[in-house]
Amino acid sequence: MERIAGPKGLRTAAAIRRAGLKLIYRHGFGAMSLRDLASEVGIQASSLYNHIRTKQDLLFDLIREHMDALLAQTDAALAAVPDTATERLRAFIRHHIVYHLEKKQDVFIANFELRSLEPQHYATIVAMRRAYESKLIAVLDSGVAEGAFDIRDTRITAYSILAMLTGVCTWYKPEGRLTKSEIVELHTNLVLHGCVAHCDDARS
Amino acid sequence: MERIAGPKGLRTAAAIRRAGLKLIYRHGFGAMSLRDLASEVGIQASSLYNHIRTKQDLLFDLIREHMDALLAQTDAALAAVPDTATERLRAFIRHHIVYHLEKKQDVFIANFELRSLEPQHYATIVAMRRAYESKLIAVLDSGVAEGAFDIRDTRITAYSILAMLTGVCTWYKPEGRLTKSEIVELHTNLVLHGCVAHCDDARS
DNA sequence: CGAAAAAACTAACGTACGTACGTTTATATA
DNA sequence: TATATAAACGTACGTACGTTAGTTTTTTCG
Repeated sequence: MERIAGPKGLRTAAAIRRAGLKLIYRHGFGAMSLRDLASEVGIQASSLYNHIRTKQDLLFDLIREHMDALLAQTDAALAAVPDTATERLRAFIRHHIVYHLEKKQDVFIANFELRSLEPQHYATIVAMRRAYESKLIAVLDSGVAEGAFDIRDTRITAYSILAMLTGVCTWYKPEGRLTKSEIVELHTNLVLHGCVAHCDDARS
Repeated sequence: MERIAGPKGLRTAAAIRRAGLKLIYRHGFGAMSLRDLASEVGIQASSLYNHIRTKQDLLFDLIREHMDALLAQTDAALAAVPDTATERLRAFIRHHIVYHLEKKQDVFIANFELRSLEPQHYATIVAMRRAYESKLIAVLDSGVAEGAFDIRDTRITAYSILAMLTGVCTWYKPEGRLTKSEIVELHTNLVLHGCVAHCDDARS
């Protein structure tokens, strides 16, 4: 009779992931020692190896699971709105910001610890990033096709939008002045109507 | 007879800084060993200590020098254009992109290795970042004051603009499809006129 | 040139790293 | 209850780390 993992083990495995995110976010992957990680979980360093194959695999799993969730939830968010480019773009912006604010640590690690991945792991994650970017590019392209958007270069524009939205992670504090909804609304306006210019006939 | 640093020493010190930027950019501060660094320079690890006090001080110096240069050159760029908010904003965007593309490594390190700084070093650098952000906020505020810009929240807008512009560093390749001038122009339009919307009367 | 200082070298320090090993404890099913 | 196995433990491995000390070479300058 086979047993995959007992309930205690599942809890520990989850705790390792949570602690890993926290420590990698705080100190960087290279600077996180497995002894620190184990201590955060409350076990010995060697016991980690009942749950992870190597330190490198832990990093890869954390990032891959994050990208899987991001891709799936993005599809869900886009499927839930009317099939017009503007509505889909609004949904994308809303989803991107909300997801990124809720998973600050995951996002940071997935963006800035890629260099710590071994080549084949790196390639896998970069492909998933490309897939995510393509979803936004597709929204922009469809908007151009239906005449709703005027975009010179949808790829670069998509990169810029993503950079702007992801930037929220660097300053957002839950106890801050703005609610998540206000931040979403503010950035939707920045994307749709520009950051600074008067433009009365286009403002919603 | 006192000697501060001979020409050979100056050359080595500069080489250490250059190699440090390269290796920290590539592998992260924690993952860069001083033996790697020395080997890149072509000396022994212990010889580094003729030029740096500690590894931590090297990181701090690299970031501080970068921030000094950024702040000074920003002032120069803003002083060189007519004193209208729109012109100053265009100058800021142009300068920010050009500087960031030329100093990709410095920028990356100054943005993402802050966590590797000891507390008082960290505080010093964060204060310099604040000063930089304040320069853009001041431009936006003056634009609002003179009626040129319509901005609900100049601080958040400044953060968003900076995130968008800095994002260029993540995808720019010198041999790529777009020239730096084209990238500057493209992003100036994104900031001034929005990323997607039709807005005929505001387009330049 | 010769003195002095800068800057390189070799060797070693103590510490901490990721990981492997063999063993023990806890627990879920047959 | 017996058994299989997950999951913890403690110890040790070989390596690499940042840094210091002492010595030798190179460069500068009166």
